[in-house]
Amino acid sequence: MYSISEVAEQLDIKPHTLRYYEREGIIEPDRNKNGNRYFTEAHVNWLTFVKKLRETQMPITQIKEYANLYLEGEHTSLQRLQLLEDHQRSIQEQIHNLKTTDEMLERKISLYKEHLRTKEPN
Amino acid sequence: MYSISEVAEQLDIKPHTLRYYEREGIIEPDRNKNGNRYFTEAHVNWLTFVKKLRETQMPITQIKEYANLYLEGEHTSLQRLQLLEDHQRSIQEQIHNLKTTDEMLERKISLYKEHLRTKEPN
DNA sequence: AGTTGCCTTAAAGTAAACTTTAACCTTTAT
DNA sequence: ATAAAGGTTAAAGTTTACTTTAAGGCAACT
Repeated sequence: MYSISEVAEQLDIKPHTLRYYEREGIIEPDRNKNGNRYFTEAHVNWLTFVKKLRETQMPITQIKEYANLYLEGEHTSLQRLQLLEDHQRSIQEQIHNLKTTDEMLERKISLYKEHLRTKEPN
Repeated sequence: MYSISEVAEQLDIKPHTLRYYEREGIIEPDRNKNGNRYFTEAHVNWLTFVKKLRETQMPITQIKEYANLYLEGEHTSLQRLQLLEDHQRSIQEQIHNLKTTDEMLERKISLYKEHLRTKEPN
């Protein structure tokens, strides 16, 4: 069981952001008698996954959708699978796009280097 | 020479966005006698490049920096090269990050599929 | 008892990159 | 000459994902 600040430090997410995620319905931590949030290992695993999804541009709304499906139980696994597959496709598009621009930059950089080699140096 | 709406259509960027880019100092189109913007082939090439940079997450401020260096002339080519190299590094990091998550998703997707195969179908 | 530190909530603020609105002017077609 | 199409500007609004502020509660050390 981890306190909000422990989880925040572990995952490098601010406590406020974790509360925001709760408001958004992305996570529902347990509470102790004082009303303080407590996170289990499972919560931390889920948040780690969420972080990965965010880092790869999945919008909060979609993450929430996935979370809701999970809470609805077993019978939503097909929909969850489809959500993940959609996101995987988005990731692969992103990779493709980045690679294309990487190549373009590579060419442009070569030209700059060539130019700097042949011009009189400063 | 293209009007703002022609360029907008060609590049799939709204006219307003082009004006916004101008305010930000990213582009300086020519003007005709009526004050209307006119874009040359060179302008379009530059905007195409800008679009690629934006699509790969280069912030407007950095693009502006590159544009300013270009306008300052020849003697800034080393700095421009460095800007491009920095961005290339950022792109490669993004690719790496995306690939990692892609693999994680691949594993998770397999588990879901396995699960759906073995459970009684709906 | 007081202060420090961490917690709570609700609500307002921020940053980036546009996007929309409002008010107006020109040119072209009818 | 009048309306439609498309241009102009400045300024306000939007979206997403937080982040900060305000106002306060609780517990533990000194």
